[in-house]
Amino acid sequence: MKNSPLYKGSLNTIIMKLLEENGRMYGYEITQKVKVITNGELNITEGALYPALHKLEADGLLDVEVEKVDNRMRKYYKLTESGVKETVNRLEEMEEFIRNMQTLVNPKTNPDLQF
Amino acid sequence: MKNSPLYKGSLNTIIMKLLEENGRMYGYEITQKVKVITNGELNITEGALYPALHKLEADGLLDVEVEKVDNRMRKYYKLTESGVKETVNRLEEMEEFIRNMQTLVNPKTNPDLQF
DNA sequence: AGTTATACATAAGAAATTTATGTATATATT
DNA sequence: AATATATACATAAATTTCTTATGTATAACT
Repeated sequence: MKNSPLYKGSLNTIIMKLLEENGRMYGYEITQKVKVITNGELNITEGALYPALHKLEADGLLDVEVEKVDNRMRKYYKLTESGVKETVNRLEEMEEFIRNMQTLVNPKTNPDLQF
Repeated sequence: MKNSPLYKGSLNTIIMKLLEENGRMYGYEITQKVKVITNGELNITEGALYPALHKLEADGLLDVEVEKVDNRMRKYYKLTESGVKETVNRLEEMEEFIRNMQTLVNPKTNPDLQF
């Protein structure tokens, strides 16, 4: 049950995209959401997730609000203004990356004909 | 001119796919080919490439033949039998990864409708 | 003669992640 | 009641993967 090395480097983009889509989320929620979306193929570990969230916050891309729900702590994260802008760049980078990988692994597929 | 972190973890799959496609290639040739295919976006560094080739060879996935062309050394790599089999797995993994990332970054895109 | 291109190699450092461990509360199971 | 699983956070050590820097050597261009 180890994650594919292909996911290396994509964690920050995944976090930011989910926050853009859902407004605000807490860490555990992100891990569960990703598990569902990828049919259990990507399991974000806490050792990767929490340091990543802390760094995005330190970089001014995320804001955090601590709340207590059912007597358990939750840290809700949301994109800052500059986080929203940066998310656009990251998603463009992701789409360019996917196009390039498509061409590399399947050169017969013409990206212009995919939609 | 730094490579996007998204490419982390994809180098071995790229190498194996190119070898599957072209029969045999030498290291420098791989770097140039990738540069062209990605429109200069991915520049495989020698510090990443050569150790990767050596490891794939040590793992029995590649065979090597040394030749001298124009008085310069070239080390031609090709997939072994088990390398061919493993390439199939890596490409399936890559396609699954791309599907998952598509769903993550663009949930409105239905993968079943893309082709 | 000096720069760029071709062609290999490796060591040191950085980045991103896994693995392991820890704390704490709530719920389900035996 | 005790134990296991789920929820929810955190961090340190080790590992993987890559960048940066450096080295050797030949060929071609300026």
